Formats: sequence, C-alpha cells, structure tokens
Amino acid sequence: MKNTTADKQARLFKALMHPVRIQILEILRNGEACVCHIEAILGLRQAYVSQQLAVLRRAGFISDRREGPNIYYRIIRHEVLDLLDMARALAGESESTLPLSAGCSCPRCATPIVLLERGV
Amino acid sequence: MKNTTADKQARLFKALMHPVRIQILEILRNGEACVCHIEAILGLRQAYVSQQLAVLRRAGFISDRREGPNIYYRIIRHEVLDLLDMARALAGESESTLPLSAGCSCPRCATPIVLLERGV
DNA sequence: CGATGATATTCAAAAAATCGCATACAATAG
DNA sequence: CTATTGTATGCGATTTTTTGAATATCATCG
Repeated sequence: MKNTTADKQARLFKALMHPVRIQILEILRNGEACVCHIEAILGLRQAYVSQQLAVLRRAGFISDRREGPNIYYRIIRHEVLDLLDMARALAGESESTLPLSAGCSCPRCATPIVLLERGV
Repeated sequence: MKNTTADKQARLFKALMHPVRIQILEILRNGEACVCHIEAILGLRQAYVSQQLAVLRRAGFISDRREGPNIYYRIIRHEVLDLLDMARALAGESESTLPLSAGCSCPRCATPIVLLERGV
C-alpha cells in the first residue's frame, strides 16, 4: 500500500464516502451512543451498523468503550466533524436532518430524561 | 438516486477518494493547467487523466476552457481546497509534496519563464 | 454450567470504481 | 480536404465496496 500524502488523504475520504457512515458520525456528534441506539435511529440491522462502525474505527475517527453488555462509541478525531460541516456547506445544505432520539433498550435510553439531567 | 444531505456529502467525498484526483486538485491550486501539464507532472497517460478530470468536473469542483487545441482546467469551488487541507492535517501531514512544474509542449509551458513574469 | 442479549466477524453475491485500450472529436497546419 | 495534435469518451477486465445472511464472541442472569 502506497503512503504518500495524497494516499492518506484519499483513505480518509474513502471512510467518509458512505451516507450511513456520515449519519453515524452525525449521531455521535451529540456524544456517546451504543450500537442499539444507532440501529434504532437509522432503522438498520445490527450487523450492518457494526460493519460501518468498524470502517470508521479503522479510519481512526471513533473509539469504543464497553459498559456491561453494551458498547458505546464516541468520536475521537473531532476534526472529522469539520470535514462534514464543510462538505455540507459545499453541497448547499444548511442542516443535517437526522432524528437524534430513538427508543432502544439500552440502560441509557431506558433511564428517564429527568434522572439523566440530575446526573443519575 | 437518493438525495438526502448525507447522500450529497457522500458524493463529494466519493469524488475525493482517489489519490490521483487529489493530486490533480493540488496542481490546480496554483492556477489553470492544461491536460498535457497534469499528464507530465503525474506521469500518467492522457486518457486516464481525462477520466479523472471528468469525475472532478461532474462533482462540480472544476471547469474547463478551450484555448486553441488545448483545454485548460481550473478550480471553481475553492472550498474543496479547504477540504484537502483539513484532511491533510488529519492525516498528520504538513505539506503535500508534489512536483508543480513539468516540461510539456503546451504554449504556456513552452513560453520561457522570463516572458511569463513580464506578463507576455 | 447453559441461556440470553448486545455486538463483532466472516462469507458470498451484487454493485460500483479502477484503469488500460481503442476510438472519437475538435482545432490547426499544410 | 487530409494529417496531426490535444483531448474526450466508450468498452471491458479487474479490483474494491456494499450489503445481507450466518455465525462467533462476550457479559450477564439464573
């Protein structure tokens, strides 16, 4: 595998060239989320979401953390969000219309908002 | 073809996911260039360069202008250079090492530098 | 221990991108 | 008009990506 500057740049863009991966990053923009959460928001199968998460992980954009049976993903290279913003502007879109909440069964979603706000 | 915000963003990244196209944009960063020029700098065949230029043109990043037998390409969405810069930074590279001059037979290249500087 | 729920990985088929070759086209020279 | 030069496009073989289905793993509960 070649490793010029252009190759490295191309690999980053390659990881972003898929709408589902872009939507996943938009979800993670608001903070950690478990797979079941992403699955519920996007209406996609678990295995498929896991695959796309793996691509983003290999690209170095996100990382994961296990909490009991759930695995929470988060963005570790926040610059990638700037890339998304810039591309959105170039595409002539002002907002990314994405449902950000979803009813999934992970403990975080199951916990009433009131308690979350109290930091419980 | 779907047309959500994420789809549009993905199409832009798709046009940038190839090292040769990134290198072409880096060449055009310095101003107009004809196909023979790009061909000479990158050491690629003419038909191949034309194909990559077509992808960049369809993505709306560049435009062309005919001058006699030569066709000069230029960037029309300069924001794309910001995307390249940002990706380069994310890749941990500070400079794009790219030969910017080349000996090709187009009138512009054939004109001695001295004359170009005088605006001839 | 076995069962269950959450997630990851593997495999294969379908779709798309890459890239070389041949050819078409436009402009100029003769 | 014909030949030549600079460029574009069409076609096909190869490679890569996508996507679903099946399976594996890992933590927890009983």
